[in-house]
Amino acid sequence: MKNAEIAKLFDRTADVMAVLGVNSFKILAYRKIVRTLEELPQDIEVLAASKELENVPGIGESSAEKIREYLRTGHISEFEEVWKEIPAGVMDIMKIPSVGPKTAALLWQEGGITSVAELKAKLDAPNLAGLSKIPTLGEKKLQKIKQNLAFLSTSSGRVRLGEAMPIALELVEFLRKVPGVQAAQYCGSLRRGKETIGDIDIAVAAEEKHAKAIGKAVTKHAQCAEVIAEGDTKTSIRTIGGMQVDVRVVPAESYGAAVQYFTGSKEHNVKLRELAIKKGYKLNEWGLFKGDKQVAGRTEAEIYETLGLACLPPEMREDRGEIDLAAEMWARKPGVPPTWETLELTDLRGDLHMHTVASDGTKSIDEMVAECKRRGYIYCAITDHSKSQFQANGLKSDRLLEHIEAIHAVAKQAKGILVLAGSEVDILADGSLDYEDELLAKLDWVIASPHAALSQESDPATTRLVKAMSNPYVCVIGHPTGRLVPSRKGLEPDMQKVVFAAARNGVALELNANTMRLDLRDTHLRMARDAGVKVCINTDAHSFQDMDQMIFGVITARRGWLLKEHVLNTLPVEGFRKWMKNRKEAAGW
DNA sequence: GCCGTTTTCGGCCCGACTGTTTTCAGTCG
Repeated sequence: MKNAEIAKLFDRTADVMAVLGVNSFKILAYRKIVRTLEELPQDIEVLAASKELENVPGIGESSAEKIREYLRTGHISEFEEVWKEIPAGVMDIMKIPSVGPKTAALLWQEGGITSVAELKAKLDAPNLAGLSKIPTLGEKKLQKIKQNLAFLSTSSGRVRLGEAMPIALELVEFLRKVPGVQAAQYCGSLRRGKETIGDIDIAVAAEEKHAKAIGKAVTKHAQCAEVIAEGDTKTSIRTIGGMQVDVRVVPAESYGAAVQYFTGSKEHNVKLRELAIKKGYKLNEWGLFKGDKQVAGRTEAEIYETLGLACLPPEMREDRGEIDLAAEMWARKPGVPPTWETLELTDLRGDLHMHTVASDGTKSIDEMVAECKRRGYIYCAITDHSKSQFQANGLKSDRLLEHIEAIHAVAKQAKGILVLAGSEVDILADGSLDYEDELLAKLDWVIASPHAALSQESDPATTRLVKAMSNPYVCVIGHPTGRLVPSRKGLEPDMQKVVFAAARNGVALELNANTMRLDLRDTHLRMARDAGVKVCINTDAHSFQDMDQMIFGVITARRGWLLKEHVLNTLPVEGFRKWMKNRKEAAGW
């Protein structure tokens, strides 16, 4: 798929045009295309082959032609002309926080700086090498740039969902105890459950007279390493771990509006504002207004409902059609759910991907099963690694046979929980499995997962996964792309083909809940849902703590618009048994 | 550059904070 690389070209061009001072709406249009391309589940090449490309929202005639030029020639000549107008290093300067296009242009044109290294040298030089003589570039601004530059070199940018969540929870808990605080809620991409988080936004309800003291309290918290901004209602800090946290204090009558506004996404909010304007309202973080009169804002639901929309969970607010859905729900259209029964953690009845000391886990079969019971699960599967995973102590055939016996022995003793003898079998590079069929037939539950050859091309990756699903013993494909957030891309198969093959074979696809993986990802889950493929949310636990990751699977499932009915392991025992029976019969198991 | 249940032309979301400014531009979310 060339979606991502084309997105990068538009992004770079938008950056260059911003420095050049091109019409900002043109830049905005390009930014929208970047985001569209990054999230587009279909292959851009397939779309470009037909008139469908022009039907993608945000892509018009002119951009479609540029995309086709790139697919034809590997270049977009007009973009390359634009890039020539600015030294490449100037673009890197813009990556420094507090340096936008205007400042970058100033540093380049007035200061003669064309790279981050040159900028750093001048900032370190005596008297800032005269940079502060440039109009509108004062000493304070330059010091700030210097600080941010130092920060940039030590931080890695966005952090995983699972890393940001504990910090946010700690600060929210803290804030709820600060005098005058009536309510506090983390918002932003964290509340939407994105796989990586740039910074933490927290909305606080309190009377105006307390606002300053609440902001002050945040700057005194043990997590605070640096105060970035401190205003009347807004306080920004950097934590000791390097995360930026923005805290906004609003009165209770605006709290819902603030929570809605800071939860975003930005694109969702833009759509919502446009809708508000169309209906004669004005929407901002203080509330929904008709003229000067506030008509909603105490709660989020109030705002959506006044605009004639159902209030959907934050995870869906990505401008991927949820506003149309919300309008249809409000209008009680036939074929549209009357209420959105959001998937909850308590809907999950079992964990079907777990490791023990037999391979690379840290607990015994007994202990894992007992922990599952403690968590209220009514079924589970023990799925240790297969033989190719020798570094993870994968089981050779003879050991697997013994392991199956051992699991069945535990299963017999276990009360109130169905225990399946399973395996996480490697899908080898060519799509064949790591165990013979005769051995697979002895298992109750087979996950087939790719672990090696994760950088193979798209076409063989597609063939690999589709072939694995044609094996009659495979119940589910584990972490289908093998990606790691944020470091490893993993496989990039034609996901539409993979999903159709899963539907054809009655195989489930895993949503691996570990925040290192979150695989399948949100857009892929949506495809699975639309194709009627069951999704299995598993933690891939190697320890008890790993099982806590289930919530992140649930959150990611919500981002893919999954409801309880789309998730295999929400079924009661009988329903789950029936699904397995159907799968086995269909496959001639 | 994109788009249309007021429009094929004329719009395109909105506010807080900072810094460099005597009234506002730039950046960020």
